[in-house]
Amino acid sequence: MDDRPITEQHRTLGALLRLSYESMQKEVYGALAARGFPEIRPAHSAVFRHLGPAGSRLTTLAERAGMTKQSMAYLVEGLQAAGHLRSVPDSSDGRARIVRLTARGEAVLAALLALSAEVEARVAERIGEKRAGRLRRALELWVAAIEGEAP
Amino acid sequence: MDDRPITEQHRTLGALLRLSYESMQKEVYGALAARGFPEIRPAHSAVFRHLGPAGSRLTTLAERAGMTKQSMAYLVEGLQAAGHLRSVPDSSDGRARIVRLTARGEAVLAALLALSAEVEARVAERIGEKRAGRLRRALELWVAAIEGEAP
DNA sequence: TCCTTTCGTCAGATTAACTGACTATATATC
DNA sequence: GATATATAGTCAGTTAATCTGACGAAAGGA
Repeated sequence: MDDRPITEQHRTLGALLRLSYESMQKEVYGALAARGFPEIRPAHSAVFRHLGPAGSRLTTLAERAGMTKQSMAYLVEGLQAAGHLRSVPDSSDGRARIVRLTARGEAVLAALLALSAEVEARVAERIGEKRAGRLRRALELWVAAIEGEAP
Repeated sequence: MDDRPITEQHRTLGALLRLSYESMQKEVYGALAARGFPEIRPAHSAVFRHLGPAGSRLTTLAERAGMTKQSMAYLVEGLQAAGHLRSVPDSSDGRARIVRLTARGEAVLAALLALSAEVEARVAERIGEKRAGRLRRALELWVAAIEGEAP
């Protein structure tokens, strides 16, 4: 077929980010499934990323993750049903509940962080230690600029 | 509240990629809406990215985008209804149709490429020309490695 | 000609988000 | 202290973007 895509050599920065992000996600969640947590999906990271060490309220989680309470409740519900979270009443506020990690949930968080570091190390192997370091620092700068604009 | 997230200083590479990718996407599709194409959503890029200049078959598009024919058909349907695509019978195969861009579709593709370049230039302003160049090259290397592994 | 593969569609399910409306509890104001 | 307003979480319903399975029609090979 002589029907090559139009955007053949035109790889936008967005496309590069998407491809690398998706590959990383695939590796991390694939490995997590292999380690015994096949029920954890990428969307769940919104919960793990934003939970405080002593647990957090649903509303707080939703706010941090930039999503609605309802959407966060849906994610928490799934993780709770799978035994990664438990939720206890907030003694200081009768309306609220505190969501916190179970032991199994702690294991998932630890595995997620470990696997991310592993994948990052594998990237460094592939493109070079130095370049990988600069890649990370460039992204950190960029993200800081984004967060400075829209806090 | 002394309930900061666990992953506070632990920004994984995946998180950095996600944040920058999402910010870029938001800028590009926001600007695209402002330019008169509010109906174009990020998922549609799977179509624009993979269409050949003379149009392509649905099956080809799906294969290139790494999704099912049904999913691609759903995206194409929306773009067709909005007048960005038309589909004509494939003269060489009675089962197939060729999907191609209308003038309006060409305008969207051009705008997408232009806006991506604009955002990339804005990133260079924020983090420095040199660093942005290295960022792009590091990502290109990484993506090449990914594609070398799983072709 | 007959068998198998391929192209696209129909039908239905799932995931991950959304909006709007609501209850119960807290907090602030008079 | 009574009343008004704000906040925490839930219920119900919707949408977008994927998936799987089953299928009819056309093409291609033996």
